[in-house]
Amino acid sequence: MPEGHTIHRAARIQRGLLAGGAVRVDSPQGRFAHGAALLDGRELLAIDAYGKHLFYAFAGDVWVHVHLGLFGKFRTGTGEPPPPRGAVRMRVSGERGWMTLSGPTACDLVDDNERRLILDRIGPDPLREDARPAAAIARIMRSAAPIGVLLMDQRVVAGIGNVYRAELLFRARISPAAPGRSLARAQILALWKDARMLLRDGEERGRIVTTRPADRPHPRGAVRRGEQYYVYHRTGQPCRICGSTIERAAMAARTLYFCPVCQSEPSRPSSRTIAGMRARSPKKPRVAKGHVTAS
DNA sequence: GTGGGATGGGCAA
DNA sequence: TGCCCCTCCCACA
Repeated sequence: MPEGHTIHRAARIQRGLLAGGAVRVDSPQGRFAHGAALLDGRELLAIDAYGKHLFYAFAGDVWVHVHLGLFGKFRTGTGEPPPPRGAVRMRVSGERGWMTLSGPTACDLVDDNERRLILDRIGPDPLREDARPAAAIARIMRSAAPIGVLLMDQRVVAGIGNVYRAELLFRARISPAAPGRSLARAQILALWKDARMLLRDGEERGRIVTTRPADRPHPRGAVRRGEQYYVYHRTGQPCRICGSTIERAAMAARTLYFCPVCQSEPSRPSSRTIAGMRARSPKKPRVAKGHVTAS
């Protein structure tokens, strides 16, 4: 499930298994054979995540840049690696454990310059302690593009994907079609803080959960399947807050999910955001208009 | 068994 | 905007 939380979690786990010693590197599938041959036996110094990008720093100023894309997947374990399952692009094993990578969009050797170019392309990452949201907030406040597009744009904010986009906007009761510049600074800052909190939670759990316990049918114990989201993948089901039917639409070439009532307006923050939203009479959803098309 | 969709993104047009 | 990449998994037969 490659959104930012997946990548940071992978970095943390693999750091524990592999960083700080010489490693064996190979490419059972063969498509990274050249890079693997160059790196095999070198020391793996560090593993760092930025948004959805991962960098493996090897001795000798060489990095491996990995981006999982939609299909990419890591497997990890302690001890000796098992026989590869499926097409394994890169396999790294060390004294303590191993990891395999399959189906990535990117798995490339890069030098320091190329690494910097990649990092310069992406916006601040809410999961990084050194992240500074000011530029992202300013950019959103200047933009006529819908906030549902801006949140997915990795140049604006790095690490948010289609699940977090939908869930963040629902939690903030903001219409995905609201232009960035229609939002108040405080609203955008609140989105950033909520993103950081949800991403951290996802990084720790290894799973995205955005519903508050009180909004789940079973508030206690483990979060059950089907209760972890407010709107994502819930087309046709009742909104957990107001009971309206969740809708889907296409935005930024991806499927967007939203509640047409709770998220009916761009809306400045007000008491209705916190309290009276259930009392409001259902309005016509003001989405669409060129950017969102009902489906 | 099989086909479609999926948490992304780069690229051509 | 739409296509491609390229892998896994689930719903459906």
